[in-house]
Amino acid sequence: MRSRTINPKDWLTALVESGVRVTTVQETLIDIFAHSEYPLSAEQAWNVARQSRPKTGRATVYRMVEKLENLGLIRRVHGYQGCSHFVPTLPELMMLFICLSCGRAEYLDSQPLDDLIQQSEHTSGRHITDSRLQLFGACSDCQQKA
Amino acid sequence: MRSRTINPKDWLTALVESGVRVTTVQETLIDIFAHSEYPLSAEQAWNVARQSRPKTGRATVYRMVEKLENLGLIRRVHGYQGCSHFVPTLPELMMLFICLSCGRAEYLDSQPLDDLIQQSEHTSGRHITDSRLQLFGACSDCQQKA
DNA sequence: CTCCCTGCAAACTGTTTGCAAGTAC
DNA sequence: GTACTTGCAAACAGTTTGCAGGGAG
Repeated sequence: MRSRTINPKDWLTALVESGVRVTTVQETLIDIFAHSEYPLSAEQAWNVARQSRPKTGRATVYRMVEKLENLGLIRRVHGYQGCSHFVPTLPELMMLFICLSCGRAEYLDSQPLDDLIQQSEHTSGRHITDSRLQLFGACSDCQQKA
Repeated sequence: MRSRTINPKDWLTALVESGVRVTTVQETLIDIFAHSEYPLSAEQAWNVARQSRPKTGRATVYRMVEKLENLGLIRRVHGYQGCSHFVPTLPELMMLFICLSCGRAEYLDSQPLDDLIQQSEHTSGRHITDSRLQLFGACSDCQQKA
């Protein structure tokens, strides 16, 4: 596992380049997603946002989440009960581990998986354009406590 | 890829063993899920069910889907837009490929992935209890047409 | 100054729940 | 006959939409 290196400023840059206006809501939300250790739903992000910015509208958060997802800055987490939570996308990684005990998301090196997929493409005639692997279980911390 | 070998009778047996009563709705729904090539949502299954059994209630279908999922007979598919579709579970397989062009689900041998996961457990101290890998792209049929 | 973004409220969709009637056992 | 299942309708939660006012460029 590698450590997360999210730079909120890069996200703002990406937003600007996509042609949207930069506002305080956006900065708030980007900060929230970029710094959360846990996958967040739009609803949860809204609750967090209102702590520092009480008048934040719910719809605004949903709209922003959609925008961030379309730009590929955040990514949907497919958990046991639904898939409305998001984590920041790390450009070079894509394997995700979710601890069922503490809920934290960890990021794993995806290279072995990439190799596996590439191999499968060769033998099957399929063309793979996207993949998502998620692992569930107990992280090393929770594992020790148990 | 291996071919699918779902036996609706096994599902009925599993249901009986779980202590529920066998009714016609159940038989209808099991048939629908066991024979569909495509991932189905509860809503879709309901629509199909009403073709042969018009008075089928929507809630009944949702309840049955939940039951089948809890018994592990069907499994949630985590697609691009939401994860409310289900496919039959094949006992020995778990890798799923969804063709973005025709929507069909194909089942892949998961052994290489199992090995990968086991290796990762050893080196990380994590304990993995469940995994889901889904691949998206074009199946060999759609690939040729393009 | 113009147009995009925001907040609010209402609408909508997919899903769940409560209950009376029906049906398997 | 008893108790689980069903169908219906209402409730519910998460999400989307329409619109008037506000703020960025």
